[in-house]
Amino acid sequence: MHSPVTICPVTKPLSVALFKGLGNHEIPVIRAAAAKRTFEAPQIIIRAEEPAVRLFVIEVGSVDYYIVTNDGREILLRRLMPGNAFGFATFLSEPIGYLGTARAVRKTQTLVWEHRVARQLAETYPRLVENALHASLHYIAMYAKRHMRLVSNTAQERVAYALTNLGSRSGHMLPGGVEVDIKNEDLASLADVNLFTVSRILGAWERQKVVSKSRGKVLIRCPEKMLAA
Amino acid sequence: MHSPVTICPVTKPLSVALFKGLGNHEIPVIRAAAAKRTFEAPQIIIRAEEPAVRLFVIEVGSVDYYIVTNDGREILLRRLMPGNAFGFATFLSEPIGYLGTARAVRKTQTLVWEHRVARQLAETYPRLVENALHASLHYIAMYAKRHMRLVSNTAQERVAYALTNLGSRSGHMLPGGVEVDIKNEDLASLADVNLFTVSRILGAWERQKVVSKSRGKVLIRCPEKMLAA
DNA sequence: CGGAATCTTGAGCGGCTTCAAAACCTGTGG
DNA sequence: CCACAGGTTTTGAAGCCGCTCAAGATTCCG
Repeated sequence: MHSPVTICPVTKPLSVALFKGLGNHEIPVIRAAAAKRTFEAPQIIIRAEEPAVRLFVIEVGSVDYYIVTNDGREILLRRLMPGNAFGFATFLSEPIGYLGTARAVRKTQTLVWEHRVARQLAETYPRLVENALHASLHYIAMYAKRHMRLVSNTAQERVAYALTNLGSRSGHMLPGGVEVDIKNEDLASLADVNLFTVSRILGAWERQKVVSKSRGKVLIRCPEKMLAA
Repeated sequence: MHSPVTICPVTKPLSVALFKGLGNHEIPVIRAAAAKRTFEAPQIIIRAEEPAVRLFVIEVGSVDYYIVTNDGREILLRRLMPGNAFGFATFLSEPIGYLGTARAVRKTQTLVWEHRVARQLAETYPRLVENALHASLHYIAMYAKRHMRLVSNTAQERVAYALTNLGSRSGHMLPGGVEVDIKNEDLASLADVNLFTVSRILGAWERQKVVSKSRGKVLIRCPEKMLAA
């Protein structure tokens, strides 16, 4: 469990899209209204269908947001990173259920607002709700695109997309390329492909020196060449 | 183009989810701020990527909301009905692009709010933004479920779902069952199945007296039996 | 009636999935 | 230090579902 060299400065100011457009006087007030909670992997943070009574922002760590099919398989909707929020439904006056289940991938620190608090904040700072709407629309676009890929792209293209996307959102810069911490199984779920197919695709790429694999990790060497036949 | 007997009363009060929680004093004000526009089929109302500067509510008619794949095929995201709204991004202070393209399926009357007006209304009636958030979260859930079906259900199950869903949202009650106005091609797109497969599935159902087909229409007789083998 | 749009039907195939089994890593405890 | 047990990854062989393509039948409408 050694932690690889990270190029990003350790103390970069965490950018939270949910706080966009709010000023330096307002954000601290909002943060102060939050509780802090830490989760150990693989702890479940929220469950699909449960009434949405808590809003979360990730400060450190990462969280898998997924849904479960009837036959028990998990579909990974998104791997959430620091600065991301989930539980937007908490802003609604009449609570609905969470859309998916969230699980800590590693030790994760979060800010948490209870429903009542979130409602008050929403009233005081309507921009929060606007930002939640913005994020939700963004997710709709993302899922529509993913759907599109599933219908009209090959497994290889989907894996390439999922991997490079992960790389840009959570990759470590290393001399040889960008390294991503992900298991084949999770990558498969993100790319809507099965486990074995991912293994074969990564295997082919490794032979062409496009990536290097090790357990739970992929080092991306030449993202461009992934789609070359 | 005869119009079939509709059981629903002609003058049922149009329920608009976007106006939920707003009072009888407020809704007329909001409506009064809108322009009215009518579109003839198959007119394009908004285009994907265009900056979202107009919010629409359908009063009469119906609208297909879809995205287009790289290879030019349309993926029908939703057939919108009276009371439904689209163009929520108009509420945002910094406009983003529309997520998809909207096309009138038949002659369609709409209410329209321009960006500036929508922004003012959002400030005066924050509930509007909350409702837009609610609807967006609902869409996310819908697309997640659709994605799930695509990954883990058969073509037949998906067509069954798409057809019954259409039936409940836009079906006409007839003595023999519920009739849906939809072309095979559109049903195929909604169910994420190809044209020919839909034809075969409907053909099989017709032989089992589960549905009756005619051009551009499907009469659903026994929704339960659709999934029987 | 003719032409365009819609729908049907068949044959063939191919990309993934499924299933089974083996190889491989990694941390643990003796 | 080694061996073992767990999770993870690989590989092969087989099969199938739904797609593609081509052609024809049907319906609708001017």
